[in-house]
Amino acid sequence: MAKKKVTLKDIAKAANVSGTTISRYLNGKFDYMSVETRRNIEMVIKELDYRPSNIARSLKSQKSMLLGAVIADIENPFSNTIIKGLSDQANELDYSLMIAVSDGSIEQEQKHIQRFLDNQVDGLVVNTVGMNEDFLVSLKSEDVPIVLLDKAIADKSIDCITSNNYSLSKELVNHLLSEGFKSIGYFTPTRESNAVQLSRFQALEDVLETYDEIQMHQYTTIKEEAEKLIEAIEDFFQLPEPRVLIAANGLILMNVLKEIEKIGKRIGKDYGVCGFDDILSASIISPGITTVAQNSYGLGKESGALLIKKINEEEKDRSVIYKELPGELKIRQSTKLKEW
Amino acid sequence: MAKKKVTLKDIAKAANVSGTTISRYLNGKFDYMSVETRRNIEMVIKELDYRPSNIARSLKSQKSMLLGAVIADIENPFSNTIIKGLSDQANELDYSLMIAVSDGSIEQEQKHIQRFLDNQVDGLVVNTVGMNEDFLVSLKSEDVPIVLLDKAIADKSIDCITSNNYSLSKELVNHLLSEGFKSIGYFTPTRESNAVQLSRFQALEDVLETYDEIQMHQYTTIKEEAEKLIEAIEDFFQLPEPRVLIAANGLILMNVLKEIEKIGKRIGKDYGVCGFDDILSASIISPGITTVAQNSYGLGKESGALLIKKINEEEKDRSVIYKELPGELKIRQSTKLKEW
DNA sequence: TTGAAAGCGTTACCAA
DNA sequence: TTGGTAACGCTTTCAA
Repeated sequence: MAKKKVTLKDIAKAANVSGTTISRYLNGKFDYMSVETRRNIEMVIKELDYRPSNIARSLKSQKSMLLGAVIADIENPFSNTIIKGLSDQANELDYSLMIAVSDGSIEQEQKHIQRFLDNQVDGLVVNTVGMNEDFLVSLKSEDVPIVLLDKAIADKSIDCITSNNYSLSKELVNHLLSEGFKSIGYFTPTRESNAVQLSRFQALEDVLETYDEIQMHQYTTIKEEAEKLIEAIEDFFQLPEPRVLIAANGLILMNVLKEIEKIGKRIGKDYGVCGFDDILSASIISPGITTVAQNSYGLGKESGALLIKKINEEEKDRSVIYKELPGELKIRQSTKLKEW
Repeated sequence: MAKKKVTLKDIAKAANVSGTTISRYLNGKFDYMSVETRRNIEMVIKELDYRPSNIARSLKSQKSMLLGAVIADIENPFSNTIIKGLSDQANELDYSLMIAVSDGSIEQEQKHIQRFLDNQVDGLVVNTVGMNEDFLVSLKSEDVPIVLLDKAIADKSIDCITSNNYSLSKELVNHLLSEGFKSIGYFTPTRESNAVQLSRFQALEDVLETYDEIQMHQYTTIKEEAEKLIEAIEDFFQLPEPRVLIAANGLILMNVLKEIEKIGKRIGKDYGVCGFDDILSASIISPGITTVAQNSYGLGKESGALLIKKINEEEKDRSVIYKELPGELKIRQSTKLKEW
């Protein structure tokens, strides 16, 4: 039943040439190969339905054509699109993709990276959960290229593709202020004292510095603790009106809205709301939620591209790349206070 | 800079034993190994920070500890959770996960499966795009276990983990009828003449057979053709009232709602709506969208589990497993005609 | 309790 | 233009 795996040797035998020649054929080195040999090999390979073993190739050549990607939060709708981008890019250049989910855990992140290394991936895309800088930096001594996706590390010593979070965040707050909101509730996930969250929050603070009369409260919640979220929401509704809620990512936005729905508060009446990540539903949920859209497909695609570029680069001592892909503020009804 | 990779040989040398012994240690064969040898090796490995190469192991042992998963539609919110389930299961049993996105294309599906095979994955989870039966069946001659996820093939000759689509769909229609809807618009993606869609549709037809007065229209759309979707929607609003729209999956539900929002028709007034896949936003979008919730995490987890079980099974000639995980009909305001 | 040697399926060097 | 051979890093059989 299980047809025995055809190997290079079988082809060599069947084609009456040496293994070396087959290998040359496989690697497209036709320069010094007679056309008939080439044709012949081509035939035999087709005949026997031969496919070279990547494992053997990798072992010998020390190149696996594998990319490893660690995703911090697969439940975030944002992650789908990132994976799509990564996958498209990998495909385009004939790489295969290994994916692991760290699910917010530093230990998992480390474990998965190690596993990827054990599998000899040619490069690593890490959407880090944060607080893992030392480990990430220590990876430099391995000779695997790394690209951080979305979240940079503080000292920016590793290449990173991210969004222009600071300016976007600033733009968002300015919009909110110009609409006339008097208080802001900022909902963030825990363990997110990372570059992205810091930039976003920093922007808020920088803008608000010149507005003494605006109150801002930060609420830290985790999905495992629904009660804390509810408490936070109750507290938020104590803030002076008109108040607006900012969700630090798409998942939080969804969860917060879900809870608020339950207590019957209405967007455009009791509060304004907006968030980061332009998840599909933001445009559908009535009355339309203002969001900061990141180019998440681009994040995936470009980090893949950069990684592969690094893999194939000669001199490894290039300067560090830190690139911000521009996002877009999508203003919708949920924050248009003046039109309520 | 790039620290040279430490190999088994290095450990052997440093520990003053043979490679064989190291290999024994690595594979936990301590039965006939002196405790001091063991301790010693343990030390040296820690010292040199050695990690065995999976590639070399795989080549020799013909087991890669790799699972390959082909996902049909990564943009469907459903896919996140599936990946999470797969990933959790793989982790639990020390497998690593390769993921490829076929994006609705049969050619891509085939290409990715081939690539996985080239990488010697120990097993395959295929969330097929459909219409690829011959190819999938032909894989039986390779000796790689396969589990289909979500979509079975017609002759059910390959193991499959899916949802109880038929009964769920039936339950849904019965609910709609009992509410008093008179016409139904069924929105499905193209190229989805697959088992899942067939079951769901079949259930509709089976139920409606006894209700002559109910009109049902099927609309086939693809995301690339927005105009067709708009046309379909216009047509839908010509159906007799009260009318209800059924979206065949979460993505379609979102897209349809988005378009309908634009033309100003209101749920609970102009139409009822429901869909398959209980995406998070269904519960948030006011007034709450009735959905058929699949256990998508379970689908991922269980197909991973089944696959690994098959991989490690002795006798390969077991009977085919076809398992339906129960989903749940989540009735929300969007179809509660009587309460409008 | 340990080791030598062959081999997994390739690639690359050197020779012919 | 082609082939022999060693090597990649590990496992396994057989022997000691």
